[in-house]
Amino acid sequence: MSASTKLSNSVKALCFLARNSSEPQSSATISHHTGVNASKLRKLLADLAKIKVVNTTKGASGGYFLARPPEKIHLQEIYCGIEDRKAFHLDVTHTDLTKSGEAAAVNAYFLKLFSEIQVDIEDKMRTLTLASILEATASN
Amino acid sequence: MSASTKLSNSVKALCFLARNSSEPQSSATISHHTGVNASKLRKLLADLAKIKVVNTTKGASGGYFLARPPEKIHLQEIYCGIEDRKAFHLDVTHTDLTKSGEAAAVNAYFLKLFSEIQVDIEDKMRTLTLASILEATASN
DNA sequence: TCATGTGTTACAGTTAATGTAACATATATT
DNA sequence: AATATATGTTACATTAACTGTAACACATGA
Repeated sequence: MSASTKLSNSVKALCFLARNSSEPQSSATISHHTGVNASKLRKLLADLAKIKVVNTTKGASGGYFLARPPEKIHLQEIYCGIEDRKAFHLDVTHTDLTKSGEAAAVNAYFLKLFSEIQVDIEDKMRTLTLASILEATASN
Repeated sequence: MSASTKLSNSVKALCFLARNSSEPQSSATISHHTGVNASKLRKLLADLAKIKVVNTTKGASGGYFLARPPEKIHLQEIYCGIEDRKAFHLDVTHTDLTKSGEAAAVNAYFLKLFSEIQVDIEDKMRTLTLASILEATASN
């Protein structure tokens, strides 16, 4: 999954959990309601459990549930929790250093620019909570 | 090529043209100095010729040269010129609309967010000129 | 006329993404 | 204690995307 797909799939699951918080929800149930593959959901939610965004209980009638109210869950921490390799695929060709230093200098320039963009994106995500997403996507 | 790779490769070529502006430079020559494949360079530079960032002359002793001084070439127009499918790979899963409207609402939310991010990125690129990149990557 | 260079297409080889299945581990429930 | 249920993780086959290179028609300066 691309970073953006993982993020939106995670949020779909978290929105479902927020709207069905009376009891733990299994990956099968979440999959049925969101359309996201149950195995992928388990991977995403396992990552989110590590950073205490959700809690899990195993066994019968177990499943996933939010560890905090939606107001205290930020998009940025979701993104950082599920994304290991980091960065929005802003790569630069791996120039062999036998070439002139000009190409290498341009590579360095863009790596710096792209990391600045990355910071900007995360700053923007830090201003968005699960609660605000719930409100923006409310159907009624 | 990913969007970011195309961008950095384009800038490598444009920097070379800016620093060797006495005569048209062939894709073979640019390739030799930048390490970027000549065929890919021709594709990139053909796109940049369409938006009048470079000019080309065919035939013997022909090649590519900047159509404007580096001060008047912006990173944003380079990016828009070479990128057809647009967007930094910020995709959202193509949910089948038979599912509940919640997943679709989250998709719509992220498409909007990602397009906002796209605008932010382009705004940042609009402030950067080829001249500023030449200065930042100068080796002497 | 001919060598040179662009613009474009095609293609094989490689890499990455995708969806699914499988299973060990853990734990409520009966 | 036994069992059904659920997570966490790994593996895999299929598909899609990327990569580098080659090839060639078209154009043009020498």
